[in-house]
Amino acid sequence: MGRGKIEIKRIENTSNRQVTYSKRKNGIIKKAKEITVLCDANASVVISGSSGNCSPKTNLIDMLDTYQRLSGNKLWDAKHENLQNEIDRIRKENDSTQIELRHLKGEDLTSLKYEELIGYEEALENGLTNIRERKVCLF
Amino acid sequence: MGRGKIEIKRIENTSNRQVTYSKRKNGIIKKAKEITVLCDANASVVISGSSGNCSPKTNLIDMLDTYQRLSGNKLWDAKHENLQNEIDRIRKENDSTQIELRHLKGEDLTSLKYEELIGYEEALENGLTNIRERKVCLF
DNA sequence: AGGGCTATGTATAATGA
DNA sequence: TTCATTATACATAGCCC
Repeated sequence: MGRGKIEIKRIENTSNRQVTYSKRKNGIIKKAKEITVLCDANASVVISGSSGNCSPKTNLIDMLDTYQRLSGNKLWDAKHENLQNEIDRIRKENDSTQIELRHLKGEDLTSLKYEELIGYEEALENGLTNIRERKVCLF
Repeated sequence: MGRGKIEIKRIENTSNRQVTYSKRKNGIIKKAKEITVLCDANASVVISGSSGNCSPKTNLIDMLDTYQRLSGNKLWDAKHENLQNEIDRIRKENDSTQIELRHLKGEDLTSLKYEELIGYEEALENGLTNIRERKVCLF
């Protein structure tokens, strides 16, 4: 490449190696940005040289999430997985609470059986009784 | 590049975009491998296209550890923190839904003001009306 | 180190099968 | 579609600051 062809093996001369590292790193990052724009893709490049220099990354976390989801590879350790499970659990709990709430408000009733309707009716009557008693107290 | 110059913006034609994605992805991965060998560096490229295709990575975790150590950026901790924040957010949401639900059931009313009681009373009456209408349909 | 400069090797856009 | 092919644009090795 350039003024002379090189073969792909470790560049022994330290300063040449560092110069090449720097140039090629920029090249790769540029290409990554390009494919991101051109192809509507996510691209993350993480390069760390022996010099300790390394490329920054903006949205790496999101990218890695996507990567995991698509590839099925697990990058995070058990702790993260537990947190994720906890999130899923709470979300589910939240959903069912929301549904119950909507039913009590008289929404989305078509999926309910007659017995369930009776249950909600009783709950509502109880609630109404309690609320009215409380109103009297405050009045 | 190639037969004609292109400007770096989203390729609208889908098949062209996919072809370009595939070619450039390979190009980037090749470059990454080269810099690894030439410069004694670690390089990891994670690319995911809208097609759901994504580049495999062998030692990504090790790489990311190195990256974190060298850059001082905390990927794992940041991820951890994000998940924890998400959990807190959902928990809070869940709590308020639960409280509303208890109020509708006529529980924990002592903290409510008169106006709030009126609001719940109306909601309950509406709910009851809807439930009873629905019961008639199913009967 | 880091930036500019070519000559040259590569990557790749367009094309065709 | 996914492959070859090929002309062209781009990246970069070796220099010089």
